[in-house]
Amino acid sequence: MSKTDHLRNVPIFTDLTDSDLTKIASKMVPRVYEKGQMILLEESMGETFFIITQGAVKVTRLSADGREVILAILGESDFFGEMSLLDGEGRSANIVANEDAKVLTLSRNDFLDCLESYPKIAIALLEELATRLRKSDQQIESLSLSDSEHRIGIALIRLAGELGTIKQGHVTVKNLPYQQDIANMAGTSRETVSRTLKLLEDKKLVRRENRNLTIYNYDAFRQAFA
Amino acid sequence: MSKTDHLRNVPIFTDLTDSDLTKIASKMVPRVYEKGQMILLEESMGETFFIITQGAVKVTRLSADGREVILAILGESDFFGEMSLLDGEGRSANIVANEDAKVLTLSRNDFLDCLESYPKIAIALLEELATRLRKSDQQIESLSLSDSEHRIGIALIRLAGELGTIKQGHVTVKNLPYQQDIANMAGTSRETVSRTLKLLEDKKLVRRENRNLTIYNYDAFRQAFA
DNA sequence: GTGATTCTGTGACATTGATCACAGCTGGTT
DNA sequence: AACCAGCTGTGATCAATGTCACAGAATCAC
Repeated sequence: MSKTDHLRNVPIFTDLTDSDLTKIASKMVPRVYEKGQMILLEESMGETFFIITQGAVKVTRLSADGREVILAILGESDFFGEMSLLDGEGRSANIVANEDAKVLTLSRNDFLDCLESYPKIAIALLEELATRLRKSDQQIESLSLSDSEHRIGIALIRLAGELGTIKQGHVTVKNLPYQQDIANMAGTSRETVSRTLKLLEDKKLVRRENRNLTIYNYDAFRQAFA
Repeated sequence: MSKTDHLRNVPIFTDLTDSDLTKIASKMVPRVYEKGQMILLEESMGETFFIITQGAVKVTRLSADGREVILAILGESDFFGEMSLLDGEGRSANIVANEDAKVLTLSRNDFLDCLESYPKIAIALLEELATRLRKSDQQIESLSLSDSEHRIGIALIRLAGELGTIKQGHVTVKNLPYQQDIANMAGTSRETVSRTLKLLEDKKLVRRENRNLTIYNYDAFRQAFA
């Protein structure tokens, strides 16, 4: 699979011509990370834009006392690093490889050049940020109003959307993240995740096998929790 | 005060020349809202971009059972309505006038034309969305990790940043929103806000007089809660 | 000014879910 | 196969805080 094939799937690049895409691809540098490796550190100044070509990463913030909040899990053809390039502030989150991961990187200058040269990229990026803001707003709502069962349900929906594969209305997430990670996504404790997953299984809403989780009726599940 | 004076303070327009600004201003239509009036309704399709020239609005989401989450309070020279213009999804939040308010509006087409014609606007808008995303991330962190006292402290900081005036290191928010609104910003109950405000007052961190709240040492306060 | 309405303060109580403690699994390594 | 580290399941306990109930202030309308 060539570089441009990967880039074609990235939302902000889909509107480009092949030749433009090739130009951009030529400026990108690949990197590889092992599971658990830190990719970006909170507070450091950002100079790089990243596109994931393989694997998954988690976007986190750490409190003073070391507790972790997972803001998002990102998978293939997702990108990150754009925020501090855009507003000049330091990184606002850490990025950690959640599995072995491959990425393509673009330097600050090349990235900003892209925005100026291809207005379509800027507009597509605006769309993407608007979508992320929407998701953040939903998450804020759920953290403010929902009990732990609902918050965990919503975390599962986010995981399914990001890492799952759909088949006949049910979604399977292979290699489900650890309960501690789900807890950090849902703003609850690891123990509560353990109890709640069993509860959802008893209700026949999900099934677990090995490290895979299947949501039986994805639409109904979303209806119930979102 | 002319239209362009107002527009000059809006972050996404600051880089424009006077003549460009005048062109844009000529396309904007003013509207007036009374306190409590609904400006935008969740789920409806967005066709308008708004800039606040006077007053303040609250951005909310409502749960199925009618409870409200306040995502943000916006004041003069803030703008809203851009999200559904950008990604084509329905509105994701309600906007309600929190005081009598005046706004300038721009139609969908004129707004999108602006983005294409003035790349600087698109880039400035990207910056602004990045900033908002950052704030959302902070709020998600605080909702996930903090106790009610801290969440309320953070809500006060957001109010101070949006509606307050600084004087010799202390910030005064005039016309403090009702406790129920603060509770809806902080994801807690009205009673807890009442008790916590008194607690903060006992600790000499804030003072209340009539409907005004003064944060004595704004920097220290932010240090303590953010 | 009187009454009505809305906001705020505060006690009592109930409940969710965090925390602690530890046992049982599982998967990788030698 | 045996071991170890790290993940998961589960009971017991308890504090934070939501909810209810109502009284006291403030504000508004007439």
